[in-house]
Amino acid sequence: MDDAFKALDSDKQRRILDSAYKEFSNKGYKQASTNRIAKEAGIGKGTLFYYFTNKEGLFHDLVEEAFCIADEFFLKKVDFSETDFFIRLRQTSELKWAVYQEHPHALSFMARVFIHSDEHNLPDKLLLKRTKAEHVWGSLLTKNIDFSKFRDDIPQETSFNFIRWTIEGYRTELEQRVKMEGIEVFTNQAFEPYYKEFYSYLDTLKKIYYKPEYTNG
Amino acid sequence: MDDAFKALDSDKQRRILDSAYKEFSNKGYKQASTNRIAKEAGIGKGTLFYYFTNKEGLFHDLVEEAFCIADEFFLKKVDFSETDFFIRLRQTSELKWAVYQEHPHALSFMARVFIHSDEHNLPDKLLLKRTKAEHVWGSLLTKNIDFSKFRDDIPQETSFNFIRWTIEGYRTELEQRVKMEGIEVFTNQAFEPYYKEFYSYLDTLKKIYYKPEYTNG
DNA sequence: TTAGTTTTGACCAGTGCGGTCAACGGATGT
DNA sequence: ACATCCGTTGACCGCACTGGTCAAAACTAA
Repeated sequence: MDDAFKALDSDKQRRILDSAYKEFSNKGYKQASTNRIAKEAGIGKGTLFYYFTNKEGLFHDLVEEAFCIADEFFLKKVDFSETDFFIRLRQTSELKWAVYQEHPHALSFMARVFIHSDEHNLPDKLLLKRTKAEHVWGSLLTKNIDFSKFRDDIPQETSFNFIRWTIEGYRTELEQRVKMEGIEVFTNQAFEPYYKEFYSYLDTLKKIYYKPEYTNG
Repeated sequence: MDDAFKALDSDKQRRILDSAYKEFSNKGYKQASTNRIAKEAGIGKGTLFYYFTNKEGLFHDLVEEAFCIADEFFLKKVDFSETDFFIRLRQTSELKWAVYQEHPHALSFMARVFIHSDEHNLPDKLLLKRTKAEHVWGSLLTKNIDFSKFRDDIPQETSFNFIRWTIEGYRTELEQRVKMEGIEVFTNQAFEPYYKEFYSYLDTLKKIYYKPEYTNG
């Protein structure tokens, strides 16, 4: 990331970074094309290499920024003093949604870096970051959670996994639905019906996996 | 698929077809490489094009065979007279597993053809097949099922979706776990512990989503 | 006008693709 | 021994696209 780049209008910066996030998270490191990134960002190919040293450098800078975004706008805002699982789940979902609205591809970019880390040899420094982040993200829904509210006749770990998988399946299906409807930009308003559905699902899950005495609380 | 191909030892046929299934389902149509298919199958590149007219023809033949396999070894064997949801789920899972053992990549190839059908323009004839198949596969867990056994305080459709998503999430996680352990070939024996876990999960799901009076039956 | 900076796309070498084909080797019949 | 045939091969072709370069053009400011 050249100094020249930082001196740009922040609009142009975002256009370029978002284009790159999108390309990398859709295609992976190797299949991502700097040509497409430049075209999508609406700049010449030469300009891209004027701002960034090369493809690898661009990727590196993206990782840096993505970690910053995740830290600043997500991780730091999670309220770990809340011990109720479903409130925590709801809060983290809302935070993720907020991040998504401002940086639509940064989080999925991070996820891709984590999952397919083998396809791009991360330098050791980033590997450390990755391991650390994996731990933090893994504890989002477990740290300081009061699992005693979960019903006794199912192992807590099983309940936890079932909920995780249900939510993830719902998220995937919702992604499909949204892609079908061809909605591109999400205002808070356009997303309201989806949120209603999501909250209703959360209530159902609570009814299923919490002890009866916690269900109507 | 040339006549010459059909005249080969069935071992060689399988080696080639399986290699192609694997490549297409891992990489998709466009990214799949005939070079790699030939190399993995242990034959020269020229030989591949001696048996099949071209890449598209090979793909077409694979689709044909995959549909046949799915019909013959899976769909025809499903017992639709069984009305219990979890017995049906268990039966279809076991059938899929049996198919997987003989044709490890045929089913995932089919899934990929369905999901990413846009990335390869299917001819109309196949599109029809696809639509038909989509309907049949979609009804695997619904046709002639006695949904009255599901608990009343949760909409049946919600219960159904939650179970689907849970199973799918478990399947994905299991795939990851297996990939990590580096297991390549699965004997029935090597898979036994996984099956035990799976069945225990099914029981748990039954306890959750069935009315209490059906839980211990 | 001039000097300096930003931006561009034609261009380069390299890679991998789908597909071809002259040549090779082994079996068979004479 | 020779000729014929057929399954098989990998070097080879044209092509598409890649990451990266650079002289020239466009723009800005003095």
